[in-house]
Amino acid sequence: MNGKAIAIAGPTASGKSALALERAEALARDGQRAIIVNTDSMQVYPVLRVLTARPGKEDLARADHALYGHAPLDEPYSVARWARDVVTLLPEWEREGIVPIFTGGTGLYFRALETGLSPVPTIDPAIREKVRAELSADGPHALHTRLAKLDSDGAAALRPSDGQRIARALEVVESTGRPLAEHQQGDASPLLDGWALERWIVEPSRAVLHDKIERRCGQMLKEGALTEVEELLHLNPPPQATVWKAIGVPQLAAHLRGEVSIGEACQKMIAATRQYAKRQSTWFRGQMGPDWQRV
RNA sequence: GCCCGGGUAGCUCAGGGGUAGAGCAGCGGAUUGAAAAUCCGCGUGUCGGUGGUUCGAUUCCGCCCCCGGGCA
Repeated sequence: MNGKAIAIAGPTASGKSALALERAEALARDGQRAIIVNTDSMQVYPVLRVLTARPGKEDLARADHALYGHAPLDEPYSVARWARDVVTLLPEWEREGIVPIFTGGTGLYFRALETGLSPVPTIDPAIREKVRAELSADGPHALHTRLAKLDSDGAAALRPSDGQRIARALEVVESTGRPLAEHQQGDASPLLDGWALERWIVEPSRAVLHDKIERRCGQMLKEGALTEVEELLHLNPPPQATVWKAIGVPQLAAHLRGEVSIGEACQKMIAATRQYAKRQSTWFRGQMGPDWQRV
């Protein structure tokens, strides 16, 4: 047994961060050090603090935090990167007896935490770029047809419209010469091997969530979300950078370009957030087993 | 008050004598290196109300109500 860890998963605006802070402070009162570890794919970037609901000064003062805003904008981040980041920090937590509190809403990251990722060699960046360029130029169906020639089982398992997964399968088989499924037969080892993991899912009813999402949107605008998007536009990271996909960025950018009113942008942003929350809930329901306690 | 136009799904609207259909919203699902991503599935309805014509009315006719616009 290496140590104790806590995982708190929850959809956007569920109040999971507040719960994590409470847990961290409760542990501190018992003389135990804790650290809140980001388990969300969008809060890793150093921009959009408000729009991605990354912990602010007050939160950071209340507890130690890790893996927030630490990823360079112009390098591709991913679940694999995140997993590596966690692995590099684990020995220190173990040595110091620190309790990591994994907090976030990205189901895939929690899966990596629990069951690990299959070992797949690093993809040649040139091949990755070529495949993605093909995807945007020719569309998913053309890519699917090409994948079928190199990895017929992989192609059969994917919908011809699922561009992102087709591109992934294609870059793997082109870069390594073996289909993705073969790599995935390799053993995945849980990141938290040997740790005692307490698992929580914070999930308010959909109605409560919708209400909170709606109110939070106006709050974000008050706190400067629009300025953050302006700053991002000035920084101008590469077009394929993931931050461009953060909820609120396309909507508020459209407003800054004068295409829609701020009210419209806000409504679109709220709808996108609700849709995201629903996808998160679906993941938590379908992918996270009975080990996870619902609160 | 009169004359037009409209009242159909949560919203915007299409349709038309055999109890309705699109987009958006919503709901359900999938999910192994972009995952706040990517993809799949599902119309959720007193067709404003009420009488009439008709085998049958959401559709046609009368009256009433409501919302626009115009004339007074």
